[in-house]
Amino acid sequence: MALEHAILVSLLEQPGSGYELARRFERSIGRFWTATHQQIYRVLKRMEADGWVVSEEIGQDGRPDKRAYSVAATGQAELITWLRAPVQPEAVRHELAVKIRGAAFDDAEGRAALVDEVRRYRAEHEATLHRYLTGEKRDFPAGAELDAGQRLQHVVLRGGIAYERMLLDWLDDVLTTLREL
Amino acid sequence: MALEHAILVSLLEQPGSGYELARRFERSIGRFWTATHQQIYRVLKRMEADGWVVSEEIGQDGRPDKRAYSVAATGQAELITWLRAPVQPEAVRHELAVKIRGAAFDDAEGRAALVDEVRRYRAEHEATLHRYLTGEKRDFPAGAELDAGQRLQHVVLRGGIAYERMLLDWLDDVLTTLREL
DNA sequence: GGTTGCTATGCAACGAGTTGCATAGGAGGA
DNA sequence: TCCTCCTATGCAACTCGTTGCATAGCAACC
Repeated sequence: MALEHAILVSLLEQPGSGYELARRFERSIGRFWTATHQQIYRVLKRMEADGWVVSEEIGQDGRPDKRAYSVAATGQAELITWLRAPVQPEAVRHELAVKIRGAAFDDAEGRAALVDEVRRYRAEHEATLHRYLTGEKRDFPAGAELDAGQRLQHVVLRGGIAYERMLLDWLDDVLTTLREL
Repeated sequence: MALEHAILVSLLEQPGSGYELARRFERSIGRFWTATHQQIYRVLKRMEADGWVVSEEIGQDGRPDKRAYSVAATGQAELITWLRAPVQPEAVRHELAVKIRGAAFDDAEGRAALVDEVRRYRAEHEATLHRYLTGEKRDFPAGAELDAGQRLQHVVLRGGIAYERMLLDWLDDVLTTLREL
């Protein structure tokens, strides 16, 4: 039950509609918490029923109307309670690692297919790292004055960058290992 | 629908009962795929109904009977099909990152609580890294002759080690950032 | 004029995962 | 003797997350 809290953080950083939230979850927030628009709309309704957020219908011209959400006092209090609670152990789900160990039970053809797949996966993550680095240059230029919120966003982004770099190095290790099999 | 495949890999590496699988998922396999015993028992039943695995009741003395599972030909064929399919993009869920960004909306007391929590989290992962390194020394001593399966297990373990090291470095970065706020 | 794509919201059905509880025999310690 | 822990399996209820589909207006392109 933490999607609620990710939404609260995002709405506190910047109020917005379900649609806008869904796009943020494809980008910035999505780096550490994923959600589809269906999930977001459903949870927003529940959060409004619980008094965590309030919404306002906003008419737009040239576009469909939207419902803009912002965080209510109850929601902020709930967020603070949650922030101070211990971090739950996370559920790891690393499909590629399963496939690598599974490769022991496939033949040379299957292992060749896995090499191709690891290469494709690596290229994707190389692109991700590139996007992170571009975003970092844009949003956190060296020497800029940053407020607390921005510095926290930056350290989370640095975590994403460190993860991607570690992953790329490991994927090289995997490719070498598969080739030497 | 990938728990099935993680179970197939685990049973191919070593046949065993639901209980034994659950313990492996707490240790080795659990590094990259988590599952509870309830999930495992349920899925094993479905897999047997689908003919992916076969089981045999084994009477034990001094202990309850157990049902030992092993992979059937259909299951191995299914695994190979899955191995050769593209890796699905994984659902990221990093609660700590949400809390760090959320800290912008808490006060000094809340941020102090977060520092404590990050320290605790860091200590946990330091212990995890230690376990991995101990396991590596035990299972993959330098200079040993390893077969394909073992080399693949080793490269996955190296991934876990690289992840934990990256995480510890990043957590230090987080602590410094929080302190300088 | 028709197709495609974007903004914007939503329902319904299903599958995956979690939580709480239940059973049951044996081992080991206070 | 009672309590706790470990092995071993399982049901039921619930929540979370995914997938497919639907609607609807406007913009841009061919």
